[in-house]
Formats: sequence, C-alpha cells, structure tokens
Amino acid sequence: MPRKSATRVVRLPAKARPESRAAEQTAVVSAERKHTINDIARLANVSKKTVSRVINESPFVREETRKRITEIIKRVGFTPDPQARALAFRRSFLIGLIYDNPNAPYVINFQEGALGALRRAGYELVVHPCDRHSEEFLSDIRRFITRQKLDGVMMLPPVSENPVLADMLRKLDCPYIRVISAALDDPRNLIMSMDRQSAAEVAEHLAKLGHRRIAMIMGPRTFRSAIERLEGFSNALADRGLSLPPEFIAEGAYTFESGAACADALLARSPRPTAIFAGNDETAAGVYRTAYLRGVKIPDDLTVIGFDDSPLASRLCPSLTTMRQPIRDMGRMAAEKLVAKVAGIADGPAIAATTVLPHLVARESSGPPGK
Amino acid sequence: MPRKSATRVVRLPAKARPESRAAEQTAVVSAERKHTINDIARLANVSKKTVSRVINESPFVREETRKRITEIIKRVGFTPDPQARALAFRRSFLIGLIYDNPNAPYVINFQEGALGALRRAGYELVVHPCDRHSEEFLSDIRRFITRQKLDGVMMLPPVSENPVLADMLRKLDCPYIRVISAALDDPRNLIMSMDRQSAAEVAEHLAKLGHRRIAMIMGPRTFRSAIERLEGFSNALADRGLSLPPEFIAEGAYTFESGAACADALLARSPRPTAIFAGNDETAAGVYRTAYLRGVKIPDDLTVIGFDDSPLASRLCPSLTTMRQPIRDMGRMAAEKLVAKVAGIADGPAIAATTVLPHLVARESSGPPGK
DNA sequence: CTCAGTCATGACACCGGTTACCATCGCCGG
DNA sequence: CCGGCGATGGTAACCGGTGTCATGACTGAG
Repeated sequence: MPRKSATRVVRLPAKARPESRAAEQTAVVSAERKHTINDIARLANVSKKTVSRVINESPFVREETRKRITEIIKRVGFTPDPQARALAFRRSFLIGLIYDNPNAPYVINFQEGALGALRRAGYELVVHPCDRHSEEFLSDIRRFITRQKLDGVMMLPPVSENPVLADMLRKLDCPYIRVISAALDDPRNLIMSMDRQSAAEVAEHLAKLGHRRIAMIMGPRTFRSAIERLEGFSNALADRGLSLPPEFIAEGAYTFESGAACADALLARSPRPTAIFAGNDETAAGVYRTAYLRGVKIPDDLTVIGFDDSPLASRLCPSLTTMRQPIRDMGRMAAEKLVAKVAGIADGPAIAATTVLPHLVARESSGPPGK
Repeated sequence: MPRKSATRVVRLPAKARPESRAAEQTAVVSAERKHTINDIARLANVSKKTVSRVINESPFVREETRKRITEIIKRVGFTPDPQARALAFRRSFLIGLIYDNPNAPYVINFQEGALGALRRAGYELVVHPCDRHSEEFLSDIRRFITRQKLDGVMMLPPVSENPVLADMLRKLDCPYIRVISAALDDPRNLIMSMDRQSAAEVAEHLAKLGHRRIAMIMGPRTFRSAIERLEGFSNALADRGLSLPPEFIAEGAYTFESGAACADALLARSPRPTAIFAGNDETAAGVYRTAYLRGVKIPDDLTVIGFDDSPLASRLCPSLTTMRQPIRDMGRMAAEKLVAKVAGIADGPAIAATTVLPHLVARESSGPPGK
C-alpha cells in the first residue's frame, strides 16, 4: 500500500490540515474491529450494564442470562478494554518495581516471584531501574508513578532505604512495599530480611570450624544491610568469645573490585585472617581474585563466605559457601502484601512485618583454618 | 479512622445495598483531589480542548494563551490521566518485554537499555517472563498483551525464535521486535546478533594462538544461536586449515551443569583438545569446574573461551576470554525500532535488519597450547 | 472597503467501560 | 385482588481525556 512517508511532518507545518493526525491510517489496518461491551450487549440482547455485571461477577444476574452472555463473550473472544476499565475503576492494575541494584539475578528473581502473585491478582508489573545519585532521581520516580497512575510500587534495596523517597510516596498517596534489612517504616510496608540473624549464622559456622582470626569485608556503611550484617556478625562472634578487631574490618562497596582491593589489604596483614566473611557474593568473588593472584589457596589457606547465593556462588571454583536469600519468595510476598493494600483489604490494626531468614549453604570455600 | 473490616464481603451478601463497592472509602483518603483537565480549563478560563491542545503541543494556540495555561498547569501540578489519554488515543503507551532466558544479566541489561529509549518516547515497560514449555505459554502471552492492550512487544531469545508466537502476534496485530541470531522474519522486526561472524572471530583468535586440537561445546540445537555459532566457528576453522571433528563437538544446554558434563567428556579424550570454545559464559564456567576437579590448569593446559561477556566472565579465575555482546545497545535499538513502528513512522519500503556484531574480549583464559 | 483565507478557540460527540438510580416483573401475604 | 418486596434489567451520567467541525477575529489582497 502506498504509505505517506510522513515521518513526523505532522508537527512541523504550521498549516497542516485542521488537526488530522496520522492515527487512523494505521488503525484501520486491523481487519475485524475489536468487539466492545456494546456489541456483546447487542448480541445477547441485553443492556451493556448487564454484560458489565457478568464481567464483574455481580450476583444480580439470572443464571440463564449469565450463561448466555458468557457464552457469547467466549465465542467472539471479547476482552474488556483495560484502559476504559482503568478509567472507570480509577485503578490501573499496574504495579511498579523500583530498583537500583547491580545484582541482576536478585532483581530478576524478585521480579519473577512478584509477577506470579501479581498476575494471579490481575496486575501487571512495570519496571523502573533508577540511579539514586542522579539529580532527577526523585522526579523520575514521581513521573514514573504518575505517568501510568501506578496502583502501587515495590522497592528493592538500596533505594528502598531512602526515607525521602518513602515520604514522597506517602505524599503521592501511592501504596508501597519496601524490601529492606531493618524496621524503618510501618511494618505493613515492609518485607524484611533478617540480616542480623543471618550474619550470626555465618559467625557460628566459622566458630564451629575453629577459625579465630576472622575478617569481614562489609558493604558501604550507607547501606542498611551492611550495618546489620556487620553488627550481627560482630556480636555473634563476641558471644562466642571471638572478636572482630577494627583492622579486620574493611569497608567495601558490595562490588567485585572493592572485594579484591579489601582482600588485598586484609591478606597483607600479619598474622593474616584465616577466614573472610564477604558482604555479598560479588565481594567474595573479589576475594577469590586476590587469593588467585597471591597464590592463596581456598579453602586450605583461607575460608571465604559470601552472601546472597547468587548463581555466581556455585560457578566459582571452589564453590562458595554463602547465605541464601529466598528472593523469589520475597517477591511473591511483597506482591501479595501490596495487592492486599491496594485492594484495601488486610489493612487491619497491627500486622507484623513480613520477614525472611536467609540460611547458610555450605560449599567448598569454607573449611577449618590452615595453620 | 473506623475501618469497615469488609474484607471482600461485598460479594457474598446477595442483598447488599444496591451495588455499592468499597471503592470510595479508600479513594477519599487523599486530601486534595487530583486536578483534571476541566479544572485547568476553568482556571485558565478556556475550554478543555484548548488545554488539551497545549498538552499535546498543538501549534494552533496563541503564544500568550499557551503560556498562561502552561503556567497554571505547572502551578497546580497537573498531570493528564494516562488511562483517559490511552482510551482516547487508543494507545496504552506500554511496551512488553517477553523473555525466557535464565541469563539474568542479559535480561536486565537489555531491559535497562530498552527503558532508556522507551522513556524518552513516553512509553513504559511491562515485563513478562515465560516458560515456553508450559501448556499455557501462548495463551499467557496473548492475555499479557490484551490485558493491558500493549502497544508492542520485544522478545528475547530463545522465545524470540518461536515462529508460532510470531504468527500469533501478527494476528493480534501487535507490533513486535525479535532479538535473534538469524534472519527469520521481515528485517523490520529484527535485532540481529551476528553470531556466525563472532564465532569466526573466536576461531581466528585460537588459530593465531596456535591451537590445532580445538573443541566446541555448543548450545542446544533447537537454539538458533547454537547453530549459528557452531557453523560460523566450524567454517572459520576450516578456512584456516583446521578442523572441528565430530568427536570434538559436544551439545550442551547453555547451562553450567551441561558445560561441566560436556567438558568432562571432551577432556577424557586422547589426545585431548587444547582449547574449548564454550557456547556461552555459563557453559564456560562449567568447563572451569571440570578443569578444577581434574586438575587441568587454565590457560596452561587448556584454553577456554566463552560467549556473552556476562559479569561472570570477569569474576572467574582466571578471567574468561569471551565475546562481548552490546546488550544494552541492543535493548536501546530494539526499543527505538519498536517505537518507530508503533508511531507508524519509518515504515518505509526496504529497511535492513538492525545488526550488532559481538567482539572478542581477550582475558586470561586463552593462551598458546601447552604441549 | 470587501472578501477570502488563517488562525485561535469552543461546543459536542466519543473512546469503552462503570456507577447511581430508576423501572419493571414475578411472587408473596394480607 | 392488591400492595409490597426482592430480583433484574435499563437509562443516563460520568471517568478524563481527544477528534471533528463550526465560528469568530484578524489579516492581506484586490
């Protein structure tokens, strides 16, 4: 068909035809027009309201009528227009996922866990990666939410820890769920990972193996999880008569490179630690790299423990002992909780935060101290 | 405030008040009602149509009027309702991303690349992970698209290779872009990764290093990329007088486990290969594992090359030589191409497929053959 | 000065659903 | 036999924007 090569000329000529846009030209392509609720009503010989009742499962429709209408709907393959519904319902049936996390498997797994629950409830998921250091950080998110009138949002750490953001969401009157490591909000808004307790489990593991010179590469102090893991770890070691001296604490950035650098500093000490608890798996991979370059054998010369149980953990050689977070489940729980909020149910008085407890997955990288 | 604990009782009692739903109770919470185009019109003392013109940058508004309205819009913080716009425009401004790919960084990077371009054009991204082996695979996707009346979808391999799915999309009259390794469709619908040429680059690299006994662990034959990489590799070797004998070709599954298993088989041969080209980085990690268990040193005893340049590649020790795919760019290009289609522009006669050419990133895992 | 052509704007229908409210119908007891 | 009630279905208005078309003011040519 002869297409006008009207790229976007429409806007330029101040003297185009009245206000005709190139819309129809493409719209007409579709052979059979989509059915609307009116078509169904006509076919079933009832009013559109009755059809609407059937769609929304209103009990005020005679069984026979309902059956007839349902039949027709199925036959012609009618789907109510989501935007029209959204307009009338004042609900978009869209949930946002805001993240700022370089850990791809974390995000993907959460996303997939959440989607399962969302779909079941009739919602779809819109994603929004962001950069919390950007100037337009907040306005971007605001635009994200208002642009499609999202019914609610979920946030992953570290953005989930941002109090200003949470404030903004409250002002926007936008229901939200924060995945987070500490009780920084109304428990109804939280999915909490018990990082403190998890870190204690690492301490116990290392103590049992007999380590006494233990180091930790923590995440950035601006991250709640970093603090929680550090304190949980340190306290648990103390409980067992072990200490985590300041010179054995390095502040990394939850990244591969920082892990390597911190490990380099730690392994240069004498005596050097026999075990390093890395703040996350990426950091642990950095430790591996430094050990590889320095000829330090894992786990013979050095025990390494990570956190997350990302795919990376089992790919490394030797495989990495780490803390597994049930991220998929967290996604599901976050979604369920959010949907309940959006629907206005389960908004009762005092509901505890939803919590998850990571657990240790022992692999090859941890063993008794060498010498 | 006294909340009716009306969880969802609304549906049960056949004799509730007419048909009142619990909607308003939650809606009223917001202190100041959202402004609509009517409010703006009233404030500016013009018709809503004129406000609409300003919003849509119609040239037919007097400069002074435009300024006044713009001012008011900004002052009261008005945002046009997206669902209402969508309804009137017959466009949802939503683009879907359909994937079925266990490689999280791949998906995340593509997603982020695409989002940049989509945002700029005023679209949002809705994600749909799927399981191509599920019975409801197709109907799920159909529902996904119709449920929110998506304006278009992007598909990642391997689902992108499914011809039945593409057919369905055409029938649904839903614009789509397939990210793929071969010209299986109208070029306007494709973002093509030149896997054949890339694999040839690997062959060249190995040949230059002096390898003669070279093996390949390919992906599943049902994957287009697996075939392309195999043929490209094999042909390029042949061009250089080298051969890829059948016993040095193993069919994996693009997974860590299959990589380990295939490597085990290959390394059991005698003489064994001095280099293995793994179909992707995951597979390469599997090769590392087997080498680790067998005490085979990389790269001294064995050169390993991956494909993807996922984060894993640089985390492994030794770091993995691999082919880098510009995934983020692919996301951006796919989004731009799709937006153009949706907008009806750039639909000219013959447009070549958009192609990308992965390139080699040489790291520590490749070197001259040992003995 | 008149007339045609532009530009700027408004009135109104419409997108495809929903709710509020009203009308009708069948069945019941008084 | 009639009024009343609950069950059903219809009508109109509305959600918040956009398209179409008419109209009035302004401009420049003849």
